[in-house]
Amino acid sequence: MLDMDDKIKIFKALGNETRFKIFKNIFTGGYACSIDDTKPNDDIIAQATCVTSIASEFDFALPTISRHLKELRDAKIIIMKKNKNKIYIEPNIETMKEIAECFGTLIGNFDQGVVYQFDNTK
Amino acid sequence: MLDMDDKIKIFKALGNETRFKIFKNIFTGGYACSIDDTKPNDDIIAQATCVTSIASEFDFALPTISRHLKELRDAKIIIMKKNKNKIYIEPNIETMKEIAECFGTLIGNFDQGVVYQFDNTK
DNA sequence: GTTGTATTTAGCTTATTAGCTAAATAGAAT
DNA sequence: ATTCTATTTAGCTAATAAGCTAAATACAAC
Repeated sequence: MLDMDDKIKIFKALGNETRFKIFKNIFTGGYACSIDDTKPNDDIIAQATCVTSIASEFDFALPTISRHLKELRDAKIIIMKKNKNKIYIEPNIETMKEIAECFGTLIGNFDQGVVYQFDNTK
Repeated sequence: MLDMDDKIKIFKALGNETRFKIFKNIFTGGYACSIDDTKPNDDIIAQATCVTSIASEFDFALPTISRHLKELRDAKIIIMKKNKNKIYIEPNIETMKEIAECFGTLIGNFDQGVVYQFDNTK
């Protein structure tokens, strides 16, 4: 359950051009989703993404992308899983579902002429 | 239709604690929605909100709140309408509908196992 | 144990942002 | 015209953020 501070962190993370593009890159199928937990012994699929492969899509230094990924992780937008000496990255769909629900509720309430509602934490 | 830069601007606007609280304040029924365009000759309703009344809810100087409102307006999150020497503020529901749709599509695609999709502009 | 690959941390610089006060503008009311 | 109310603009300071390079850490492979 995301509280107000979580939501602010999510918006802050997405409110930067570089991070938004990384988010888009991870969420829009540029790669297959990294690790399949149901088959832990399978090889990592070829197009699974890691920090270096994401960084290669951008004109910024690797540590810069690493920091942005950390911020996306701290905002619970992505999940990073270490496997051997690589870190695989996947979308955090639970968070996106919660945010989608917030906006959905906001609009749903409006359409019913009910009091607006977006964040009822705190 | 919001393009990528519009979306980034929206997230940046909501990714600040003060602006998020203003947004919440405006959208969650703290006030009735300001001007009813269908009845242009009616008096402004008593609880309609203006810059000063929003500022009074916060511990920041008025110009600070004014700037934050400008940023929310630039991001198309709120609408500001001048009437006499006051400015009335209301939620920009069109924008919220578009953002809600973006997240809805993202989640819908995921649930179908389809490629993720959030922003297809640019 | 040395080398190579992947990633993060530290420390720095520059740009941006958020707050403030004081002054300016706009319009209403006297 | 002067005054009052509402709001914005200007100009400042301090804090935060985004980029960089260099160094550190983690682990694999040889």
